[in-house]
Amino acid sequence: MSRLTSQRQAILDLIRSSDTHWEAESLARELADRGQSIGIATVYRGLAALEELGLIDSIQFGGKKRYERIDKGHHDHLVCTGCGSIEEFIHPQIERLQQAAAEQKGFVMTGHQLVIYGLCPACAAQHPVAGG
Amino acid sequence: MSRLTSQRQAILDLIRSSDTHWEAESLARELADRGQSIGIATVYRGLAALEELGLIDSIQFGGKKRYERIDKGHHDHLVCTGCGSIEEFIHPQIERLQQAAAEQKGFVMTGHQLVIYGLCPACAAQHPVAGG
DNA sequence: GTGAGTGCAAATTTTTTGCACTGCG
DNA sequence: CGCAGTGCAAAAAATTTGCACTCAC
Repeated sequence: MSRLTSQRQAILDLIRSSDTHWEAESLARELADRGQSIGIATVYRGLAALEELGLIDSIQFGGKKRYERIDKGHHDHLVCTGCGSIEEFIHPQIERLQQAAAEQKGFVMTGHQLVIYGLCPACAAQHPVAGG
Repeated sequence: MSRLTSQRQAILDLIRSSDTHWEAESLARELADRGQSIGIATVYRGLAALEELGLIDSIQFGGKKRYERIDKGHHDHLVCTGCGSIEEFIHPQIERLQQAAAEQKGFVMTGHQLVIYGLCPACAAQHPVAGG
């Protein structure tokens, strides 16, 4: 059905070789910098195909879709609203409770997206809470 | 600072009088239907202003921003991928654990967004799991 | 009369699509 | 050969911005 062409292989290699949460555009730019220039439409189609194949993961927040390695296993994201840095975390109990919350409403849970916004340690130090 | 103009009052009234998760466009259409036609840019600016003032709430998923009443208190969302219906739920324990997860990484949590995807009871009945 | 708000249309941003072309199987 | 994939550019969708104008204080 889907072919793993050289372009898609390049996209996959780049994603697999980094811990970055790639957006289509920056991924295309990085590939271009490496001499593997790929049309932006092909990048979008390639990312969708790779996700469909279960080879990469995606998260959406801040109005943009981002892709990352899938071999890190499931995790959620902690986004710093100060500097934009992204931390990952996994909280098994939250996972379980989400299942429970869905079931409580009679839903069959198929997925979820949890993004916690806040200030990372560095930014929190620069933005002291009122009174500091 | 921000003025609560007649346009913004109309937006606020509409949101407060319903349990809908409004998108800018459908809200503008509904207002137009009621004879209160407001420019789409004004709707966007008004929604942003009302959110800033803490008068309405927003959630973002599916690439779109949605606005809803704030007086329902905090809650998260359960979105049916079959029919698009949205259920709300609140799970105090999940809230608490999110705080804990953020703290574990040294973050000061300022907000979060949790969307659980799944099939609502009606859609689940129509999409029996393999084996059914 | 000043500044925030409005409305239109144009611009932006992210993503998708049409279409002719290419290349693997 | 045939069809999925590619690349370009145009289209689409959601949102923002420029600009002249208006209105409330």
